[in-house]
Amino acid sequence: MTLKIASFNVNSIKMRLQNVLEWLESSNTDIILMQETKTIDENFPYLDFNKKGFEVTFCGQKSYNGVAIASKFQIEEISRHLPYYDEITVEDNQARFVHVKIENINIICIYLPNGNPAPGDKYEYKISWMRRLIKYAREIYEKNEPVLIGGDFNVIQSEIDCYDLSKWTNDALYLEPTRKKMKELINVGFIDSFRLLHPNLKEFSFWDYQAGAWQKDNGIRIDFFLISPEIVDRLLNAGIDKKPRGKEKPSDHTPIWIEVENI
DNA sequence: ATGGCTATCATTGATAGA
Repeated sequence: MTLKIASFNVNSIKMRLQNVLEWLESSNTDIILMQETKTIDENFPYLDFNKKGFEVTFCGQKSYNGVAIASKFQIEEISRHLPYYDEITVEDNQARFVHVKIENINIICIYLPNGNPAPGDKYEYKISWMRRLIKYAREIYEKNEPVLIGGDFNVIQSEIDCYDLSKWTNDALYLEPTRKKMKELINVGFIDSFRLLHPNLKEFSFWDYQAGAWQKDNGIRIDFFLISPEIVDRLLNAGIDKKPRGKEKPSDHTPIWIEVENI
């Protein structure tokens, strides 16, 4: 049996509800990780997902951020907070992390901080958040269980992931400390599933609303599925579905997906 | 054309996104 897992920065679940539900059906997705839901938990439209056969875990806040996971299979909730570890930082009330277990796979949905403008407080927060994520990822990895970290990483890893890198050299998504931390995370033992299966494909997961970026294909690839070796062995396919970005009232991101053998 | 758009919350303007 095949398990299809997707990730989609929806940019408001309220604005995108019908788009998301239609896409879930047409793409035959079993599990979807969502980011930027932008709503408090009391207002999350979980009943609409239930009607389509999905149960949902959501971790939101007012106005900004917010993550959620909808699944046709039973969700076991593990954690909604990325630990602080020894980070000296301001209190973190931002809803950017949820860790669940579905079909014996650890699934971690993240909305990694943007970090602009850099340098500044927001960039410090981004790097500190990445340090915490690396520590968390290492802890889970060392349990030798299947792990998948998916979502909006807000990181441009290399030239192939960007329409024109010269526009991004001083951006928080591409600055050297950002890429260094991303490499550190991957070096825990994870693989970028899309890049593994498509080493030379220049495809994007985000296009700005401004400046006709979509029409000119001025995009960047910043949404990923990082998978542990147990999942790599079961990986059947990986892709990016551009179609939702071309619809009416689209998100500025488009869904990414993988197919995994369900054993 | 060195800008451009979208969403939220609170009120027509500020903030955030990437």
